Amino acid sequence: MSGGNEQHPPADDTAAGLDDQQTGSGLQAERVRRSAQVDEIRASGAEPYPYRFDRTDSLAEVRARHADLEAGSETDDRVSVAGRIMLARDSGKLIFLTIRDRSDEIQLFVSKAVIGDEGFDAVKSLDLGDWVGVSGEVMTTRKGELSVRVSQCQLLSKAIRPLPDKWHGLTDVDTRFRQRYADLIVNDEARRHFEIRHAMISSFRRTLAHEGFIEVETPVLHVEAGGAHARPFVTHHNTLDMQLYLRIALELHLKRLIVGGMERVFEIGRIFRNEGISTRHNPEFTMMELYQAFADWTDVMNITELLITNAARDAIGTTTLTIRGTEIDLADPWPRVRMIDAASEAVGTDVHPSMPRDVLADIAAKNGVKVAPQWLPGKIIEEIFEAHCEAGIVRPTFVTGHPVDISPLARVHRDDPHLTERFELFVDGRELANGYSELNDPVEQRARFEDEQAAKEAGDAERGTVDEDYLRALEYGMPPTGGLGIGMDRVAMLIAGVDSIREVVLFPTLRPEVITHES
RNA sequence: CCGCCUCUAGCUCAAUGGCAGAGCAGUGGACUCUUAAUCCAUUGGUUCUGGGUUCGAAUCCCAGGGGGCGGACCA
Repeated sequence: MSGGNEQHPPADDTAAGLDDQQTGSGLQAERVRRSAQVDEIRASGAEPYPYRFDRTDSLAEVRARHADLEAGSETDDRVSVAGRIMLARDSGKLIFLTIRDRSDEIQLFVSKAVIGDEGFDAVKSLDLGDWVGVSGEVMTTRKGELSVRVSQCQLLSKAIRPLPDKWHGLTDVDTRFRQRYADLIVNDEARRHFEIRHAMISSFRRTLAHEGFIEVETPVLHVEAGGAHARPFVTHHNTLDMQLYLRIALELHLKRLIVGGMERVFEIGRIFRNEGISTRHNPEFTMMELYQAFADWTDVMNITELLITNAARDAIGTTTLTIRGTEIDLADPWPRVRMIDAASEAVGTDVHPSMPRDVLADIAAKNGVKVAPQWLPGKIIEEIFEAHCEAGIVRPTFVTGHPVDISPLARVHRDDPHLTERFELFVDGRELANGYSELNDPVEQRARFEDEQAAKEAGDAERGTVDEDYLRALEYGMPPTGGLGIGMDRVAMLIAGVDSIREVVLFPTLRPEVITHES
């Protein structure tokens, strides 16, 4: 198909093999053609993959500097800019290229009279997707399009594989997630989601720094996977010849630091839970946890509102969101409702963890909630809440006062021995955050751990164990402390306005793909 | 793990039992002000895989695979 290919056959290809490639699918023919072009460029003494390029301005900087340039203007502002070729319009001895860098897009005005015959031919042979660096003066066309009049053009990287559809982008979600690089090239919306995610996380860091928190890093490899109820990933350390777990929470290490006197700490880190994958769950996800000495759960609720409201303002410039057709303003106070009250309302009769287990199990069963025999009263109430209340919560709402038996690290409520000073934040039916007044009594903590371990030994794989080192830390004395965990991916979903966690995780967990050199 | 939906050219999509097509991308040609440029011509197919029904299957059936949604699971 391409004459150039005959001049530069790949060294180990037979003529028959070459024919196969050329008469094969469009993709293979295209890769062969572009690879041949790389050979031609090298043969001409040029470099298809040079080491660096001196750029004077980002495209946004050029655009900002000449925002008011009238149609048909010329300037003596000579710039060197770089980007990927996204569009090309060839009108004979004049070629218009649209290039894009991370900041913006701009048009390149390539005139044969300016760049010369040789340079013009080189530009003509460029493909969509190639990276180029150009130098020239800033100008506007007769129609007013800001452009760079190219006097020099250098190929920075030759693309061998064609871009997806220039107008429709990629729509196949599998391809979008497997080939995120291609998704990011062609889908503006995908890029926007990750810009929002970045802005949100840096907003969190700013708010926390302003509130006097310091950022720390704690181990990912745990001897015991504690701090939450979840099944862990298991791994093995060869030299120590021991089983290790990937962390399922940040909590227990961070609270050790409160014992150590650090007073206000936070960590933004990846945690791993060996559970199902859904629009709300990815096996690895990002959690922010903070712990504040001398504070309790009410302080932590306040900082939760502050963090998320600031993040929305910083990431999208507003605190107003539309969720399932309802407009809500994050700046409005967030309602607080006790879990037992919500559950009671849902089933039409009062429930409380002080009630006999059998009575609660009965109420649950009558309301379509399956009850496992080992569940304690609090667990049954939580299940009623999850089955009947959770999905209906749209606006940000603190659900408070979780029963003691489902909250092994939270402090007992000062007004009710069956409840804890704990809250979870729900928005749009999803749990976004979880916090409490931290249990700091080492004797009570040991008893709670022992209950957990008993439940685990009775067959509940997600329950915890007795963490002796953590108990030893508590014995040194942990000040009164408020703690918080926020699911960062879900906050990003909320602020970006998307329904799938995969839209805010760059490389979501997928089944492995069979990929070959030819595909 | 269960239910429903889906898989056609590199990309976006048609073809509902009767010759596998279009747009974009690519290739060749025209054009010095285009804007998803336009115009002329043109290459490109394991219709996810395997089996079955049928004179005939992208289309119907069965099995398998990938993916999506929902459920289950999941503080």
